[in-house]
Amino acid sequence: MGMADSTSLGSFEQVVLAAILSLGEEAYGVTVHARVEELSRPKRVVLGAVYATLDRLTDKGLVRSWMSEPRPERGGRSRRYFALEPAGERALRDAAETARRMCNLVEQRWGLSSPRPAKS
Amino acid sequence: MGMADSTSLGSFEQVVLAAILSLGEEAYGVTVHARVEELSRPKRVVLGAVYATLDRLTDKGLVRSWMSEPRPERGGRSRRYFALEPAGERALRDAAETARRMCNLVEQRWGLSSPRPAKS
DNA sequence: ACCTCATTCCATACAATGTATAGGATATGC
DNA sequence: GCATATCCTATACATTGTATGGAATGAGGT
Repeated sequence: MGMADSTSLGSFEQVVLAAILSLGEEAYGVTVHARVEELSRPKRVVLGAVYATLDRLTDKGLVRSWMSEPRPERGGRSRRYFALEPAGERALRDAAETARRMCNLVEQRWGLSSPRPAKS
Repeated sequence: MGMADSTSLGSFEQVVLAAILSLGEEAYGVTVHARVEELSRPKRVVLGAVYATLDRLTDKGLVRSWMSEPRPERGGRSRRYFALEPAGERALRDAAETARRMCNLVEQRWGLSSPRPAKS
């Protein structure tokens, strides 16, 4: 009897999935990369890292992708768009649940509401 | 030049650090393991995984540890207690920041079961 | 005493993730 | 067409995540 296996996600995968979700119809390599960097700020992220992860998520059936028509702009070639599969939504929801518990705990311990605790 | 390097954490490492933080004086292998499982529910976690991660976090200077006196109970041997180093607090704070951005995004997109009615 | 059991910690090996680097395709504009 | 802009692919390596199997210490029953 199937306990929904809830594929467990690494932290980077979580962020990538969240980026796709938030981008809706505009999720392709470059925009996903940008959104991931926003979320992870001030850490920088390499584009190749995003594509590699996107591929793995596809292999695991958590996202799907399709190629667009070539675009009419300067260097405008085809884009590969991404969207969440149902399994990806479930996995992301679970991960977010754990993440929420974790940062509630952290914020409760430190009053993290203030932007920057002075450093001494 | 001295951009504090903000050692980046894997998702499991984050949870382990959060567990240590929340346990205060009572953070040793077994209790950390239990707290980690609470946070990651319904996923189970193996004790060895926790020790391995604890060791790596120690090597990176994010936590410190010390042995206790042997205890007087049934198989009561020495415990190895853990606590966060300042670098560990910083890393956890950053990670929690990213995690919070991420799950805000997710919860905003889906009206996720609000774990906190919060105020209002 | 001795043997067993409960509690805790340790070592290691392997799989999965995270990151870097290099390259390649397609279109535009000159 | 040749340079240039945009975007995707391949691959290799470092770091994390997880599983497995032990091993040390002390209490308790018999």
